[in-house]
Amino acid sequence: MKRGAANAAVREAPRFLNAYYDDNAVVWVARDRGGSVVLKRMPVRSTVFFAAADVDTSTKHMLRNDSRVTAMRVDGQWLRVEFRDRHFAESVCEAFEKRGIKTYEGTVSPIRCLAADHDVQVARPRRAYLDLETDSRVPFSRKEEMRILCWSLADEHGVATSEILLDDDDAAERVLLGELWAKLDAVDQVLAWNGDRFDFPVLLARTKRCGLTPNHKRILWLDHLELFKRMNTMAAESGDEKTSYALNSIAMAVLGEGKDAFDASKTWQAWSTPECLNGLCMVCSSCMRRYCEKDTVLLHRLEVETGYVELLQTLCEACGTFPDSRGINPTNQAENMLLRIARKRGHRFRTRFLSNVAEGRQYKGAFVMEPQSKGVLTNVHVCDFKSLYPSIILSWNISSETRVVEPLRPMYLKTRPARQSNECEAATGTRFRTDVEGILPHAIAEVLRLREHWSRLKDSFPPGTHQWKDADRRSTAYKIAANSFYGIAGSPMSRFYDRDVAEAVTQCGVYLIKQTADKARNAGFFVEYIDTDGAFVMGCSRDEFELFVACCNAELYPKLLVACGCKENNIKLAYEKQFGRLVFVGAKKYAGSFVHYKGKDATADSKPEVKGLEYKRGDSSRLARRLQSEIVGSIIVRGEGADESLAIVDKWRRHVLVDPIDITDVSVAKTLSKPLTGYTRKVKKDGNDAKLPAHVEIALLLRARGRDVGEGAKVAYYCVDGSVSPKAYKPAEDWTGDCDRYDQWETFVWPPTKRLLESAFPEHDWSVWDKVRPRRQRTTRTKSVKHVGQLSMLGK
DNA sequence: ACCTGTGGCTACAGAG
DNA sequence: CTCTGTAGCCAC
Repeated sequence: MKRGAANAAVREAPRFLNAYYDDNAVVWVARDRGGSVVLKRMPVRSTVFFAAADVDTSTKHMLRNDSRVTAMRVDGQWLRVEFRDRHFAESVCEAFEKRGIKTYEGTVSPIRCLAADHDVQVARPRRAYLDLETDSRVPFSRKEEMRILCWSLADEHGVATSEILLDDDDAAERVLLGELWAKLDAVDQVLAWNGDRFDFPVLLARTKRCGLTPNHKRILWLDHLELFKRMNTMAAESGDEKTSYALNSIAMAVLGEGKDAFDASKTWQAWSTPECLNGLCMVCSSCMRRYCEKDTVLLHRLEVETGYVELLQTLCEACGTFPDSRGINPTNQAENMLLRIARKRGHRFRTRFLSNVAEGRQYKGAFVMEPQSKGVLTNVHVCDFKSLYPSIILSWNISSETRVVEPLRPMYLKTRPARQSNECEAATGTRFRTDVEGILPHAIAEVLRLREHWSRLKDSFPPGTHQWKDADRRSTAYKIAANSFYGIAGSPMSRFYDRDVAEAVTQCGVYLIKQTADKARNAGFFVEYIDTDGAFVMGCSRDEFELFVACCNAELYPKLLVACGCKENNIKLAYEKQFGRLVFVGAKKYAGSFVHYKGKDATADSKPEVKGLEYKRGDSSRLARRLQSEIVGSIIVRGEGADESLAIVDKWRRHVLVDPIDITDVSVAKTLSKPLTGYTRKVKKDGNDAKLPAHVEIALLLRARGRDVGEGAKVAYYCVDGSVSPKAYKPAEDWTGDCDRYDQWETFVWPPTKRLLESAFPEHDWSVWDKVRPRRQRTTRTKSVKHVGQLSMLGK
């Protein structure tokens, strides 16, 4: 009976597509069986919880009689009070906290609170991919005046439809946008590349300008680029994929196919050009329209290839977060999930005030050991902890509310009181109760249990099938969620911020990896390198290392954890891989070839593993990446000696200094991490303005030209003269072939590879290639143009 | 209604 | 020339 009731509840758990605020209402969005949109309005209410015992009768009376309080009831140990206004609710919390009365969840947004109360489930939206072409003569800063010339919408099967503006007037644009919104009636989720920063605001601004009033809040606006960045940063193989987030570059890297050769900065001219007959001119209105359609088709194909949108959907379903751009944010996801899990246990979190955010101080993090040896290392074994931080949280029962707050003790008592039998002690000395499961461990256990469920289900399906992929995504989503909990505890922005909790986690990690390294040394092995949860070990066979790992799991960690007072042990070390050859350039920078990886032997075509080297970085020049990757191939993959590297470097030096060269070879791209106005120019001692970083100076130049360079933009530039101080740079778009090739070599291309070679073959002197600029050039102020590689300067 | 964390490396401009 | 602070990116 009971079970049947529970199942019914699960079946009837409300599923919604979205929720938004409208006037004083929360509006829930769903579709009925026929597919029509159903909106359900509820009044906005801000909920605050108090421990019922903390609030005396007269205070209750006062609350009950306040017209701003809409409801009040006792729910178990909690007193639940609902307010009409969220600002008033917050000020009530502040007033209570000031009087020493704790308040709970006072600043949780009403939608999130309702969703947690009713265990709202996230429905699967109807998805579409959008692209707009707008008047190229108008900058984004005047988006209200930016006429939309063309739109395209691709559906979930990648079928695109589009419309184009018929006349250059408001009436025609109104018709154009009316057609788009009519199409969007059937859509719940809209994706666009850079949508948050361009397509979405432009569409809304122009829609308003045209006097149309569609219900845009109903739609889940999801920036495909932001999603891609979040999901792909770790997956990207080389830096090539990270130099530009233009759809063209990403499509080339992921799909091997780019956009049409249409010049998007000339949309206005194209719109006013009658359509060509062959479809090849790329400067007419029909070519623009085709280009626009192709964009949306590419977005769809990108999703087919990566599955990132589906993964987000899965993650959002797991967390109870709606899959729009805000749903990408881990704080959001973890907050939703923790609130729900805590609620089921009757637990409430303390109110978080924005004023507390500033109080966050940095805390001690992971342990990183400098690599111990130079040269090409052979047979290096690597072990790592499985989900180190989640497993620490489980084992030490680390959570804010399980933390033991020590009473103040008199000065003469130097030693701490002994740890109680119901407490365990983290490496920071912080103690946690072990007789009550903490909310954080509980949530992690729950999430890992679900992960295990989907992981097992995945294995029951044939690999590659639809069900297999779905189960795989769900398993991945839960892993992501489990790993985000630690970060949330360490983030002052989050409701669950607890510095002591976060630091206890990292320092237990430090303790465990150091103990592991000690044991390896005692076994007679050599510990080469450590980073956070992994150790690189030499001087043993595969079997010996296997035994060592097993021994750590069977003896070392159980013993250590018992000594700390832990009641359970979730710590597990794994033998991850063995490198045949490995070179360390420094901490977090290495390249190696596998003998085996996770139990599978490497094959002849197994790729090397590269970490942190410039080859992996999006802010290196392509020439630098190419040379470095060739050297990795020689030293690591083929196991060649210094002579082969010598020949390769010589070849590349000539190439960099002499051969025809392209802008994509030499430019360097960096992200504006804040709005342009956020960079402050200092004044030098001589009274002149100091230079900002090169990419910021270039961005300012571009903005003066009317370009849109906002926060998050990648700015590509190259050096035209590295012999002066400060160096002279130009935007990549101004390319005339006039890059300073000596600087390109001396600054960007050679040093990264030199560091690699010095590490691999330290007995060699690699400095002979350091200086390639002719002497005369270094000393004279006026630049001579009569040297190799700078000939293009003559044209100017 | 936005922004998971710390540790480490590198380039650069400016100051001495 | 060396040293210091800023900024960006990457490993975990």
